[in-house]
Parts: sequence; C-alpha cells; structure tokens
Amino acid sequence: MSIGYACLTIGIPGTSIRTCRKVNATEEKLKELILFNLESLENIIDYNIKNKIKLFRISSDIIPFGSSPVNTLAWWELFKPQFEQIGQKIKASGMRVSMHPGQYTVLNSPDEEVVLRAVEDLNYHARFLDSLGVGSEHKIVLHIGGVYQEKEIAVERFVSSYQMLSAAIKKRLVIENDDRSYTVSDVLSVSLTTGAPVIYDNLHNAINTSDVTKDDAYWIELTRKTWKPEDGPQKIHYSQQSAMGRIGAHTRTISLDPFMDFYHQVSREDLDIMLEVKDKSLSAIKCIIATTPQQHVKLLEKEWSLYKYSVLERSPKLYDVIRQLLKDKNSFPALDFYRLLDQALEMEVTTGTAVNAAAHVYGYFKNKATEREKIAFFKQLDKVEKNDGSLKTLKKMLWNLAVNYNEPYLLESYYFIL
DNA sequence: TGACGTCAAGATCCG
DNA sequence: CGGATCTTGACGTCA
Repeated sequence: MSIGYACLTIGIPGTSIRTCRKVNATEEKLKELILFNLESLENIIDYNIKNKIKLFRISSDIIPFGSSPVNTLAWWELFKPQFEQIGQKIKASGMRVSMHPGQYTVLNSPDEEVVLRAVEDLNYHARFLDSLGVGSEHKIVLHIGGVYQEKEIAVERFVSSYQMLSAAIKKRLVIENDDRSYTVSDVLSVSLTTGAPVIYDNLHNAINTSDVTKDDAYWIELTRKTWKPEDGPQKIHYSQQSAMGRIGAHTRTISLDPFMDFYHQVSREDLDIMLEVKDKSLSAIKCIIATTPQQHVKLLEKEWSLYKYSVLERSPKLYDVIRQLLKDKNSFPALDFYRLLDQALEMEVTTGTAVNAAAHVYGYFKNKATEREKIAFFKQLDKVEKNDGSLKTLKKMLWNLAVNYNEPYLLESYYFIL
C-alpha cells in the first residue's frame, strides 16, 4: 500500500516546475526549462525517498509543450543522462510514478484534429516514462472524454481510437471515472472492451454516481479486477469535497477522520492511493504517518517542528495544547495531533497572533542580528502591529535572516509558505 | 461566447 | 528598481 501526491512538492526549494508562453518558446528557452525541470524532478524524487513517499504523479508540464509542434527538441536524447539518473532513483527506491494528461486531452472527440493531438499527447507521456526506463506499472491516467449528445457513439469512438494507439501507450494507459460524463460503470464497460485498467475516483463517483446503493469498497473491489499483474497494484484516486468550494473542488488538506474511515474500509497491501488535494505532499506525509505501522512519536515531533510557527501565528492556545500532547514520548497521538493542527491552520492569522509569532521567530537572531537588522525588524514589527505595514514584508525579513545566518530549522519551516 | 481548472508567466502597478 | 498584485495563456467541452 502506497499513498502519494500529484505534481507539486510544497515548501521544498528546488522542486518547482517552470514553463513559458508559446511565443517565447525558442529552442534555447525550452532547453533551459527542460533542464531546470528535470533537476526539479530529481529533487522531488530525492525528497519523496527521504519522506518514504512511494507514489507520485509527474506533472505533464515537465516538458513544456511536450506534445506540441512548438517543441521540436529531441529532449529524450538531449537529456538522456538526466533521465537515466532519475529513472535509476525511482527504480532503486521502489517508487511508482504516473502521469495524468488533463481534461483537454480527448481521445473520443468527433474532431479528428483533436484526436490526433490527443494521440500525440499520449505519445509524449509514454515517451517520458519510457525515457525514465520504468516498467508498465507506471501509468498514464486518462478520462474517457466528451459525450456529444450520444454517449454510446462517443464510447465507440473512444474504443476505436484506443485500438489505434501504440503498444507503448496501451501498456501504460488506465482510464478514470469523471465528475460529469462517465461514471465508474461507464468506465468499467470501456475497460471490458479495451482491457485498460480502471482508476476509481471516490469524489468523482460521489458527484457523478453510478449506483447510490453501492459504496467505495464495492467499486474498488469491482475495478480491482481490471488490473493485471503487469499493471502493478490497483491504483485509486482519493479526495474530499471542499465545504466552501464548487462541487468537485478539492479540500485544502486531507481531513484525517474521514480518510481513516475510508482507509479502514478499503485498505489492503495491493492498493495504491493517489491523493488529490491542494496541499499535495503535506497531506501525503500526513496520511502516511497516520497509517504507518512504525508508530514513533519522533515522526510527529518532526512534523510539529515544520508546522509549529504556522500554528503559533494563528492560535497560541492550540500551540500549547499540541506541545502538551507530544510530551508523552511513549504515545503516538497522530489523529489528535493532526486534528488540532488542522483546526489551527483553518484559523485566521490576526495582527496580534502574527506579531507574537514573528517576535518568537526573531528569537533565533536576537544575539546574532546586526544593529541595523534589529532596528529594521522592530520597525516593521511595530508597523504591522499598527496595521500600517505588511506581514509579508516582515516575514520576508525573517526569511532573509534565516538564510543569512543559516538556520535550517527555520528554513524548513512551513511558517514561510502556509 | 464564457465558464470550467490550473498553474506560472507576463504585465502592470506601487513605493 | 524591486516587490506586490492583477491578468493571461493553454487546452476542449458544454451551456
């Protein structure tokens, strides 16, 4: 059982993915961006290994205009050493990666041009994974596409397009239920004719329901049969509905109580769970810690070290409650810890609490900062207190101090990103 | 024709 | 000039 996240690694320097506009996409620019992005990918893989994250979706933007005529580079040859090195790390660590072309890659469009571009896009994704040298259990996830008033005909078009795909794509392609057109039953029937395994998405199923009498465990059991040994363990997508957002909008973070309910219903060794959530890697780490058999309080202490100033900035009260909670070194109160943490993070940063936290963080530098730095900091602190200066500027000053005086504890802190 | 979703690029504004 | 904030792009479908 692996739990993973999609595309972005939150709060970790050197992991960003860059792109450019079509008009600016010169060969030079593209080469520069691809090299940059592959370095980021390697940093992400390193980070995942360090944090025991064994499931990860690689952003489709990793090669800018990867399937567009705008990009004529033979990137898979130009950056062969990089691909090999990254691929080695993925394989050696037993990590499973995937890619997921977005809603604009439509294999069943009545428009031939659209289908052609979709095939090109799938070629790009397959080529990327092939270049890493990873096996067929590293998947490309695709939705069925549009309906165009007649679902049956649209499905037939999907199937016939599917059959034209290269073996390199077919061995990786898996199909997912979506939140408006194709229910999990629809996708299962497409799987029956194509042989493509089915990714079950719980939130999409909740919105675009196939059968209200059936629960997640039922569909996971059913879709499991579409996964063959060469496909690797069955993979599903898990997300939660944002309370304030539109229907289908993902939550800021994964709420552990419902996740654990879900987990206990469906958990098994040969099931991988891809989380779809705004805070990405942060939720992956949360869910991995909450479900690990190696229950050591050290894991929570490490988490606390990263989050503590973000909590202090919102609620000194909860800050103390969590500190007390972690005092017992023989316990492993993961659920209580994250419940309190998430409760705090939902709270507003007020002037008073922000000033308090900033002053607290400044404590790291009170014996190091120059007179000039000290004066500048307290001047800005005073401004923030009087609602006359921005908190961002104040935190930027603290960040610069952390960099200049090399305080790793602060440099890792989510205080500067949450 | 705009909304949808997503992110960073690019543009513009501000001090 | 640097930093903060707003707008655009890239994609296809559907109302």
